[in-house]
Amino acid sequence: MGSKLSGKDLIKLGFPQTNAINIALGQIARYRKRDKKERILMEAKEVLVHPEQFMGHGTWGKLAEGLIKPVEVRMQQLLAQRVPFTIFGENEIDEQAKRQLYDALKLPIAVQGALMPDAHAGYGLPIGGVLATNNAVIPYAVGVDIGCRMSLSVFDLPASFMKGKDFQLRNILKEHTAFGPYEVQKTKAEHAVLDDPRFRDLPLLKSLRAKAYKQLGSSGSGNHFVEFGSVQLLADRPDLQLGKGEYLALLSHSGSRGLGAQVAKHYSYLAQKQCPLPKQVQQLAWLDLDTHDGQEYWLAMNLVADYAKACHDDIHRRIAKALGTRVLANIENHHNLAWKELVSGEECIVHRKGATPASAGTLGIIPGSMASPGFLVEGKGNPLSLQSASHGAGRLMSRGACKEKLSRAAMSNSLQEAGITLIGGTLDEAPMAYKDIHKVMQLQEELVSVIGVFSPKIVRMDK
DNA sequence: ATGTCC
Repeated sequence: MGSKLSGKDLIKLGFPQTNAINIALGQIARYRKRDKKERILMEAKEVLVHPEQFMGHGTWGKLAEGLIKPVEVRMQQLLAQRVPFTIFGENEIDEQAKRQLYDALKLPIAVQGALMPDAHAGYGLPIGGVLATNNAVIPYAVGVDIGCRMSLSVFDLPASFMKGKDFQLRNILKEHTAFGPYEVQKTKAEHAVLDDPRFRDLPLLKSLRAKAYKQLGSSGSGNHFVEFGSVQLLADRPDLQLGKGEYLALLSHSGSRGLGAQVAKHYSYLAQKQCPLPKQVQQLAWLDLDTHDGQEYWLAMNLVADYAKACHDDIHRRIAKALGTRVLANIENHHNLAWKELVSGEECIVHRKGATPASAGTLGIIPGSMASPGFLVEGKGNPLSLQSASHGAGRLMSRGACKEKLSRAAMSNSLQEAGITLIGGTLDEAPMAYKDIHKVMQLQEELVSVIGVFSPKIVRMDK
């Protein structure tokens, strides 16, 4: 039996002793644990002789890059001036969130930024932050829950369908959704996303595929939910083939579960290792898109985004089937992701971390709280927000403050007053913990127009 | 957000 693969083994083969090679070795040792050392070293020898043939390779690409064009690791300096930015609803946003944006605006890769009216402090970029960069992606400006998104299905049933069916609808939610860190859908679902070649080609994704399969169609915890309610369309929508009126609808909010969390963790680690920054902005470390890791993050991030969509689609499919009806229209959007978009005519990487894409004519959903309406919106394409809007009402009380100041009884009262049935839910998510969504919508009238209103009725959350 | 340490 061969001993554990070490850096010395590669040096003996003739690999140079560099930072890039060390990081690459760490990755290989991690994903080829089951392989014999001799086998790995034989492959490594090939890479050493013909590195160009291994560029972009899942396992050996980083090592090949380390030989041909290693990532330059050097302390990055912040700019003296911030790049342009706009804050929407400045008076409603805490100072820490603003400071975090100001820091991000001084990154040498920054192009333009914005803060949405629901912004609050987070890791790296604040939640509700939008940042355009030049050919670089910041894992912590996408967020830990990569691909977190909204999905709204309008059913072929009137809103009045809910009358007197509280018990039946509650059971459908309990039966066909899965919440919390461990709960999964009872019956397995197949989905094309699991056959995606990226799950095979990237060693990290390969190692996470089994878990992704298990968690498909689950919702997770925190502020995630699946809820029945009525949606009121304010005008005829030929684009959705829907007439003005009220319909039964299902609204869901969730992300990419363990898959996205692991991907975020992995590439944040690599970014911070290879992109040293002043301490207060270290979490804003980026990956150059012309590097192996940058390319790989982009592939992984987009696969994870597709997976998050697949989770919503699975939930909606199950519930439509349980209701015995069909979906007339679906509106959906990611709100934790990065996109390649034109900013003042130049292609940039636009990170939206808790922000709804709002280019002209793009539809999206901005939820309120469990007891207040969510809004179907159409983007106005405002360049000042980098074509974005808020992703919700935003927190008014911290999670700690909720535990201290709120009670389960007070929450139940407010839910009863609003006529909401809640399954699960914690004090963190109490209606009083959130800002007034109507006010937040007012603060972004230049960003989106409202085309419909969703009123929650039966809400399921974790716990 | 996440079996809450790469």
